[in-house]
Amino acid sequence: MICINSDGLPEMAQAIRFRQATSPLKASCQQCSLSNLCLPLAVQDNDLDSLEDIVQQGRMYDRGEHIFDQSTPFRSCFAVKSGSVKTSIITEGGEEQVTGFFMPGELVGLDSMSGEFYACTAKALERTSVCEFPIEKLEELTGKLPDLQHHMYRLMSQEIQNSHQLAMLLSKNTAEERIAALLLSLSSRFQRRRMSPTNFSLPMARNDIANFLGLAVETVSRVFTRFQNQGLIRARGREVELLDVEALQLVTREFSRQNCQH
Amino acid sequence: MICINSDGLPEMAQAIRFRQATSPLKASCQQCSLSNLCLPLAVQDNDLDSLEDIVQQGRMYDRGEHIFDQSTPFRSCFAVKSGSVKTSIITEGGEEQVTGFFMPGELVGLDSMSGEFYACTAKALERTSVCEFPIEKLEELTGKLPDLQHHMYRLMSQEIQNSHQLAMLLSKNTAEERIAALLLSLSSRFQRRRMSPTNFSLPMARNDIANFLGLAVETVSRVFTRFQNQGLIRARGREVELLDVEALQLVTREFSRQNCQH
DNA sequence: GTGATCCTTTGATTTGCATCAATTCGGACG
DNA sequence: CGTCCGAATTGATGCAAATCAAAGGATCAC
Repeated sequence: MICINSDGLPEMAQAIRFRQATSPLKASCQQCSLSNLCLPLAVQDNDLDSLEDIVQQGRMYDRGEHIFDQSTPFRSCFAVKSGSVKTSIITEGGEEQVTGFFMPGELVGLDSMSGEFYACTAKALERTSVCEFPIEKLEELTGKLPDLQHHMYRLMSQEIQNSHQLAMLLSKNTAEERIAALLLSLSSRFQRRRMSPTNFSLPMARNDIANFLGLAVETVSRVFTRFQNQGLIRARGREVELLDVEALQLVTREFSRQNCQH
Repeated sequence: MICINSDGLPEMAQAIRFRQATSPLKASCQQCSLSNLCLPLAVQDNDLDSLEDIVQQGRMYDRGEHIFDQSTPFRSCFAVKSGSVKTSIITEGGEEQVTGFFMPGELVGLDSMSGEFYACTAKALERTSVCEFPIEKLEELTGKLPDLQHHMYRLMSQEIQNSHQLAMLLSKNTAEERIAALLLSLSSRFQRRRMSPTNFSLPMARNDIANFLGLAVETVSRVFTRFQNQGLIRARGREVELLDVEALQLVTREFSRQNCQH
């Protein structure tokens, strides 16, 4: 029995409920409100069936549950359907490095296609549901559908770029710049999902933010209060309101602007 | 007229000279000594022809020449044939962030498959030759050759992982750990190319190393001398000799070991 | 060969953030 | 409703690496 929560995506719950009535295990991309963000985006309507043939309805995951970890044999990529996911690398020493946060419609596992096991650990940040794409079938299908293959290349390429952006943030930017950049990234991703870009709830803890951005928790906390005192944001716990988006954008660009002048 | 240098890859020069005698523009993967590192690695012998049909012999680039930059429309991926390449992102402010170094057999441009223009700037670090894979033809071919498609996925996935590793290095490790890790990475990559893993010439300037690792040039210089004083390496200019590989490995692991103990 | 330019090294000083320490807040649960 | 434990905040201190400054070295053009 699959339980669905809507987690701030009310228009989706309905579609999913409909799907369940017709076919409990096979996911229906046609009915899914995320089809304009997820893999279906890339396939023609008449090919959507073949994508639906390979996708499996994943189960629900509670907050903190692992979807896979680095000892799990790599079998599938997962699209987030509702909720959100954190991926991180755990080193031999038990150190964690958060490598990404994934929101509905985003594909998790693209970094694992070159090995026998997953290259990272994926953990549900809240109650989360996913769709599963078995990699063998997916590769077979992308071989037949050039548009889908093209889209896979685009997605992976985008992930490389994102990771480079992160590296840049880590190596060149101050704590304030990093946090402003993260807030703006989340904002635009919420917006694309038809949620408020200025008023949202952070899916992750301060600790995850700190780890992701290469900072100490204390620093994250301090920057949040500083931003709050400057009137840029309003934050209470995980609830965040962006009060001055332009000023935040200015913060992220401050760095490059300064270095432009000499 | 294409000029070839052998740049420390003597066994290759001969193969290339042979190729030139038979077909000046079409590259011969069959004759190329890098075929066990590069894309041909993934295709059956009887499919090698179709790969050779799409690959174009690129021209030679002098040290410092751009192969492409962020204003170049994205058309092709490039395999390094000889020499080496540095990729970097140039921000609006003119700031540079080095995103990678590429050695013979490695594919440049995988991060650019999601946009109209290249996502980074590629610059020859020394006299360098490349093979060019037009992306449209490459995608068409990967649609026909599942093994090649699989290999592309692997390569892109690997690039995501590398970038995550870099992010981890940047956010968690000290200057010494970062530099030791880079030296060891270069070492193993030289080794795979049948060159000495302990005695090589750095293709990049200190500045590039610093930028790549998120450090100041001065810090890189200081760590090099410190390593030298400790008897780990011997370095004069770009010539480097790794005197104690195990000790270097210890340096990179020191971090995780320490954090394991409490 | 010689000057110009860039790259590298070395030293002195500053600083942003980590670390250590101590509350305070907030949700889970009996 | 109070108890408990992890999460978040705030303050004080220390340090690794940036920055500033200047001197060698290497490389190139002419």
